[in-house]
Amino acid sequence: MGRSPCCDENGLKKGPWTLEEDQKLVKYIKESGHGSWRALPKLAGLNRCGKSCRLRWTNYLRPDIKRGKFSQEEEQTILNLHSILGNKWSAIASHLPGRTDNEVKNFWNTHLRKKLIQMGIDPMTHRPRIDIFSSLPHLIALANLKELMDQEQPWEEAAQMAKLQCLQYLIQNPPSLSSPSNNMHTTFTDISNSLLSSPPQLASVQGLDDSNPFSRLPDLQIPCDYRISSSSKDDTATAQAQAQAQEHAVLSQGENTCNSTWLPSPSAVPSVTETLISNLGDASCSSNFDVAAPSVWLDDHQLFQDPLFHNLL
DNA sequence: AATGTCTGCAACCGCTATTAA
DNA sequence: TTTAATAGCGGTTGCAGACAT
Repeated sequence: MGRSPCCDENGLKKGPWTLEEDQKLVKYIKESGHGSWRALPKLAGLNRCGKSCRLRWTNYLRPDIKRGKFSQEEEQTILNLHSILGNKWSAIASHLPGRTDNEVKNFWNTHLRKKLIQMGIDPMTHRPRIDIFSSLPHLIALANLKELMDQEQPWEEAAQMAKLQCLQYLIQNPPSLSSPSNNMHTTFTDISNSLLSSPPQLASVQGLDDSNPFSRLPDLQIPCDYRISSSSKDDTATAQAQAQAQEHAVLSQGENTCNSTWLPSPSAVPSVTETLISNLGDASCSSNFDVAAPSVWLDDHQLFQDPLFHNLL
């Protein structure tokens, strides 16, 4: 294995790039393309190593790079992909047009990782930290949770994260694979109990392309009306509930709408826990894997007031 | 105003993978 | 097949600016 020579060894410049250096690099690449990065610095009149030039171009100067704050949607995408891919920054960045792996990595390390830790969620596994369940730290976490519940904004974020957590669980444990004949009777207690044990790894599911996490989405296809019919034995009532649900979904999803999915209405589902499962199930059906979907109408306070959900935490 | 601490991010380091001779 | 050059990736560092004391 060969290694590119260190800049130090050649007396080449290191550290922050000046405006003049940037201009030289951009001008040269625009006129001649980068070609060989090793040869580029000399040709462009730069006292830098090729590697430094390449990084400066790919991480900062490329014209298609998107600067500025990450949107809520981008944040959700990163969280979701990280829960599946781990620290594969390049793979994650490829789903965020205009963002570089370096930028995604920095954003994760400076914002998202801390955010998850504050919520008592392990940033590597995206699951509640088991160690806080058995002793004093657990009580501290609950105290923090209560504090979160008293504040409007952090509260919403906490609820979003918790739901994302559940969504991830369902991705890893699709009902059609784990309990093919018993989808309708899956309870929230089952999910919370299972969340506390080790989830199966992606590789353990047969017939799926593990290099592509989205390849398993077809296995998550669940008829959207099964949750509705589970809450009503009457066909007419079911039909009404469906219509109501679709109406509600249109009203509530707003600009984050994922056109291929809709959510059941609150009146059609008897309990918050069933509602959560329904939401997550529908969100999982989304062909675009739109993680914004599960957050639409479920009332966050209801979710956290549910004792079963507290068991999960 | 001065100093110390924290935070965010650009850039570097060192490794592996890929390519070409 | 071997070897060196190059590209790509993830982890880490260092610095500048923001913020706190």
